[in-house]
Amino acid sequence: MAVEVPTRERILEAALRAYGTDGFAATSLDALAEQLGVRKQTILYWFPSKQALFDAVVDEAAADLVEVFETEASKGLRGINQVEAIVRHVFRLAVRRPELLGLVREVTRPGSAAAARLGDHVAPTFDRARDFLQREMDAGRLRRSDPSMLLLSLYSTVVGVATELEVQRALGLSPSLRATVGRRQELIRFLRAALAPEPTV
Amino acid sequence: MAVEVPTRERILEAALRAYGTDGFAATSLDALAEQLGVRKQTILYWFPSKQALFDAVVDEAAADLVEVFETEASKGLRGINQVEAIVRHVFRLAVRRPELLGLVREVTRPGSAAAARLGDHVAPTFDRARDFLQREMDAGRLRRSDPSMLLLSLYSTVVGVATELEVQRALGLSPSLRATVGRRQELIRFLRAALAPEPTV
DNA sequence: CCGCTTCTCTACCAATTGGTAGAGAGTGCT
DNA sequence: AGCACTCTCTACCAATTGGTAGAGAAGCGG
Repeated sequence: MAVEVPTRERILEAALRAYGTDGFAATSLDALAEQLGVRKQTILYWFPSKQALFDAVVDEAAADLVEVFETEASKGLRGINQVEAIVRHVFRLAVRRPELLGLVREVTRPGSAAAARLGDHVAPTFDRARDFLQREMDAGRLRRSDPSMLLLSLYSTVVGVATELEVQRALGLSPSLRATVGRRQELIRFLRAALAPEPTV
Repeated sequence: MAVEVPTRERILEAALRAYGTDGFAATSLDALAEQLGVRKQTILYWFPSKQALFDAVVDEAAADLVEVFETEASKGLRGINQVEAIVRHVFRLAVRRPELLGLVREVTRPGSAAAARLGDHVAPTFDRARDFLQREMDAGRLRRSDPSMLLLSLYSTVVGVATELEVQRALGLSPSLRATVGRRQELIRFLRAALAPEPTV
């Protein structure tokens, strides 16, 4: 009755969660295997080495991320509304699959080889986003600034607010779903204030 | 002639750099010892276990961070100027001691026990910052919003922009010193836009 | 010179790591 | 039936891990 998920996919899913939460080095193949109810050698059958598994996980995560952005970007919203729609979806991602954004953080460690891998995947999407921002600034629908830099600020803010659970706890912000929604709204207000074009004088 | 740095301090310094860059799990005591030109057992003489060393590193990093903030906060600037001064100092930190902010990222992993440790140290500073923001909003020198949430956004943005070197590379932003200064200015513009009080109507 | 403390060393050790070799069970094709 | 292919297993292994035990050098007060 239960639809059986292929072993390979189950491994990828568990690895993504583990690497995104505890980190690559802190997750042993044995631990991963036990968690899956499978022997380590089964993992090594599907993926020739731990590194290969990590690469596959990064590829999968990149595909998921790109899909979210491209889907949302294809709706053709304008100005701040487009930004807001993306932020909403990143938050949804952070709530439903926190390990995905955690993996991004893991990968973007200085000197990480996997960073280049992820970068290759998301570069076209980044470019699209930058072009979008540039266009909207030219059209006067967003405050003018350096699009690359703005993108980096947006990325840092959104991913940070969505994932820095421990920092949030330290700040006395409960990480509940309700509170997260509240934070999202507050962040969107923050971004609106930063991005809204200055009133024409 | 050369002023000899005590072994304990040298260990702490190297460990901070390694843990902040490569992560705790990825740094073995042997690797650390080799890098110091010392045997692993020397490390274990000064710190009873790897975990104890990590705790000490976190304590030291927390003290350094708090000092930067408190020093800067004691100058009594107001409104956005105080925010800008802090941002400048965090960037200086990111350039001079990138491993320090890297360690913060490492520590704020979900479920990390060290997060509580760091949290205890910086909580008073966080509280001071929150009070400051609240006061400045009440005085009309900052746009009104939730101070905790604003603090989280600020933290995420600044630490993210200052540390996400790989993301910057992917975005085509060179991580040179010059470029970093440029990014800092652009970020400050972004924050000014977000935080400046709305013109009284 | 002696004994005490401080510090770094050599010599080990048990557990865990990623990885290899190959047996064997199940399925489907001929 | 027989064969090939797919998949997971048991059995190992060498290297690395964090950690213990204790020797020995160096300095110091008596």
